[in-house]
Amino acid sequence: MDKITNGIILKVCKDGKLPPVLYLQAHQSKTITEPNGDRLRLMLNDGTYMINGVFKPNDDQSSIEDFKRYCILKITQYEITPTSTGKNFLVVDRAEVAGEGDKPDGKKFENVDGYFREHPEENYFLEKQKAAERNDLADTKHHSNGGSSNGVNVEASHASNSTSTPRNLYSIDQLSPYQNNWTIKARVSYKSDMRTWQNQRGEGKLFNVNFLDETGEIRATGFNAIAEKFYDLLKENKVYYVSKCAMQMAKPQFSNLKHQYELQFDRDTVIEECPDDADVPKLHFDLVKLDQVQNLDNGTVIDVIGVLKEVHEKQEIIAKSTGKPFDRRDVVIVDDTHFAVTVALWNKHARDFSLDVGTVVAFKGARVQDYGGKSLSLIPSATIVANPDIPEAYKLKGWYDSQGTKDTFKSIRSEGGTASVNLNTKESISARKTIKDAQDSKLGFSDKPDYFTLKATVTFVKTDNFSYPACQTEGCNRKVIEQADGTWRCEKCAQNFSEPNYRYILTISVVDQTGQLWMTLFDDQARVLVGLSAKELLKLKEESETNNSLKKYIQDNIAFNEYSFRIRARLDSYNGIDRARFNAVGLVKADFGLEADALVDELEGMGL
DNA sequence: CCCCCCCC
Repeated sequence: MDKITNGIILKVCKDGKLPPVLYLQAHQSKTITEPNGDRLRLMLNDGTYMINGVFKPNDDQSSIEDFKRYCILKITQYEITPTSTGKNFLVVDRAEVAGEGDKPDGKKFENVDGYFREHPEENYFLEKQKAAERNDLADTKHHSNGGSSNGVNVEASHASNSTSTPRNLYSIDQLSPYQNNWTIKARVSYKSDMRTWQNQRGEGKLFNVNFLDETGEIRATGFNAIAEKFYDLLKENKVYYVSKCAMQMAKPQFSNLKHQYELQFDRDTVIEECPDDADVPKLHFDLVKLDQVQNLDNGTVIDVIGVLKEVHEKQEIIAKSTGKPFDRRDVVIVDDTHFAVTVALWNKHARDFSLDVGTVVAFKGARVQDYGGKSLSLIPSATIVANPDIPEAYKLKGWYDSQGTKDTFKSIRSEGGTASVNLNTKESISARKTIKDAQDSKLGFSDKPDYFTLKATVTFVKTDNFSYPACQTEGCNRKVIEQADGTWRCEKCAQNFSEPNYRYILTISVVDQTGQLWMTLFDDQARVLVGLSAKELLKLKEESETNNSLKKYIQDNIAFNEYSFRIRARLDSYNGIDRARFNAVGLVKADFGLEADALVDELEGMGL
């Protein structure tokens, strides 16, 4: 309940800025059965105001799981549309239940519809619709006047012979599946190469472009024959009229743009070049200051700008997954928040990078990643712009020249950089997650492993099966099989050994103040936890049959000790059930002096 | 219908 910002509904309707996440309570709901899934009509409140809501099944989400009346919804994809009848709708595209809410118990909420009936001019979305209508009228007028040298270029539309109807000019931020018969006038701010793909579903070719106008940016994709049709026509930095595209939900993990939707060219799509392009901007960044990067979730794609502080050599790396070589180059940027952030560049971006230290550079499309502190990694459709013509760039240049060269910067990567994460630092402590955090944010459910740090107490050590006989060859670790002659054979190394090298696969249970978790420790980590080799513990287990020494050892040396764990969470799909599996990849006993120091820092940071 | 950007 405390996540709900009181009065947020009215605020959002007024200023038009949609926060990435909205928490609201659904205090009324009604399911309307429809052939392609149940539509959910909602009344959503923020404690003071309420708004009509609707959730329709979409490509991304077919239902809101565990939905109950009075629940708190965490809404991550949505838009607000006023209707002609004076209602405002919050159209929910992606949401999950964040908790059970309390019954309002007679508390009445004020419907924003009522408020905006009194103050229609304060409704951002209503004003925007009106502006769009005015735009349409203006557009029609140009046609009847037989053309105009600025604004909509009528000549172009006649010349192409493809549009006899007036253009319905929309701004990019207005585009949604609820609009049809729109045309945008936009600049191609990015164009990919033509790419091919092969997978189980088939093969083909495609390319992407980003379209930009003064209100926003949207991605568009063309496939196969359609891609061929438009690939040469669309050129980076040129301005076009674009209409009649298919529209679908954007997937934020693949896009560097903020737009909720993306376009897909189809047979009906009309694209015409527009020579009159001075009024359409060339660049758009949604910049995040560098001090904020450390607070962002893994996988978030952002734009950043900074001054180049370090440019590292390009290096060739062999991908573990595919065995293919690729190029990587790390650079470090700083800004006036006094933070330094590492940005990883790949392949062409890495090879072509030729900017000098001290240059102001913007990266559009950098993914937040977490390995020994946060850093950024450019996505394939990223763009790098040196000295962009935007106020932030001039401000940064001024700051850097006057004092930035002398300043010191806080790195958001932990000391040692690529070395294993040091778990006993204040930075590591402040970046910890709880077991509940890890579960709530579904760590270990994506296609890539997630890493996080946890402080927890060992409550159980599984002793029935904690080791396996492994190959003696350094780095092999394969299981060996006992032969009839008493030797142990490794199939991989094609070698027999007189004795196996016993290695741990140790399962333990830990708890923190929020929950319980099973995790697995491989040999290196288990040795740290147990203080004995797997072979030594096996021996203890044997002896234990007479004197209970194993149980006693665990009680005295392991149970109820508190550790900082570095956890790798990976998806495990078995029998169609997805679950997260947790491996401890590092651990260290909690240092209570340091824990206390970190708590003091946190208290001071609260300004009490 | 892609969605790969990899490493420690």
